[in-house]
Amino acid sequence: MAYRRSPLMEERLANNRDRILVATRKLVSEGGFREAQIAAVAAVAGVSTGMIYRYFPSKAELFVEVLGAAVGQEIDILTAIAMGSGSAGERLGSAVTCFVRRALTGPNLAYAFIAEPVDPEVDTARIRYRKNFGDVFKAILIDGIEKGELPDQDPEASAACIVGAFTEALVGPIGPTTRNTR
Amino acid sequence: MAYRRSPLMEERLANNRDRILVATRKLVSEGGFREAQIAAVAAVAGVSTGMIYRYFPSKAELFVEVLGAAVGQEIDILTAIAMGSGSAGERLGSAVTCFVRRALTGPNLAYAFIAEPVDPEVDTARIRYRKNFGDVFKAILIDGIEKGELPDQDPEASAACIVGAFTEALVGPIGPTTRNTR
DNA sequence: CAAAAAAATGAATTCAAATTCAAAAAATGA
DNA sequence: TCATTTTTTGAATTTGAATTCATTTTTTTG
Repeated sequence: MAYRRSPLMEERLANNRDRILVATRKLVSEGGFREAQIAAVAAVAGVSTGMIYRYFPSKAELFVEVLGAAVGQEIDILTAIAMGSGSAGERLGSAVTCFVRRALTGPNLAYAFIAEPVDPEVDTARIRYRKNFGDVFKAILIDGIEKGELPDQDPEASAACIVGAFTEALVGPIGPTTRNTR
Repeated sequence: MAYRRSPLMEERLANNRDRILVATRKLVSEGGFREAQIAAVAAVAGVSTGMIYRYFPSKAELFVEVLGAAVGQEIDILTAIAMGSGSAGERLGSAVTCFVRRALTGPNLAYAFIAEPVDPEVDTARIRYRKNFGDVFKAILIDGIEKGELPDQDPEASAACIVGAFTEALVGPIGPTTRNTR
């Protein structure tokens, strides 16, 4: 017995993992998934390419985790608004405004979220995440319908429409033509 | 002088080109751009891979042409509705209904149109085409605003929202999870 | 039919990235 | 400090598909 992982080492490992995630997020936010190649991620994170596979089984899973974390953060913010006070209409407005404002500030999440990822695995995750956004709006809609504030409607479809609407309206300002497409 | 392209040959060449386009459209409609690999397109079209490069400089340009043709067809249909009779509201409704119905019938265009193509070149084209759809709606909106049928608004943004809304609502029914993702 | 030109073929090449892995460096505890 | 184990490295390998091109087939016309 001549080696046992020390707390110090433990921390370094966690740090590495985190650096990789941060580097990936940075690259994705700057140039989309396309630019976040393993070699590039490694360079930005200041580790070797091999390192990345110590922490993530594949590039796809790394992407899914990055996307999930970013989405989770936004969902939290929107959920707070959804559960806040005000009429359903007001909350819908606040949520959309908030999302759009954040997307325009740092187009990182927004673009990754809107664009189809290059990988089927990420693809599936992305649609799931879009649906999560829809669920926040759906909750507000259901609430509004119950209270008679909003006309009766299919909340699932309406939620999808809301997400699609601001998403599309954002493509102009944040989409690929606006940025360096290689 | 021992060879000059005969009308028969001329026709055969045009046929080849067309077969390649049709094969590509078929593959894209079945499995997205991902499945439309040169080898697959060649197989379906019944030609060799080399043939394809006789007619198209690159895969990207082939894709752009296929997408453009499909979009053009839809745009024509929508434009007819937009310029037809009825109130702005009615025409908006008809156009959306028509698009969605067609998308659900043959998810080919719809999916290719919604999903981000794998290639920057196609990417740019796709955003342009989305904008073309938006322009049809924009025309109806402007008309409606002028006639006082619709409240004053930014027709550009509203058009984008309309396209985004039904696009997103369609992702559920026609998106990647619903189909064979490899 | 034969020679010349064009068209078509598909195996070989190229290319761009992801992934692996043998070797080197660092950490641990006696 | 040293032997052992883990971590890290990054060059080499693998992979998967686009693209090319020497060769074969087809067409055309004298």
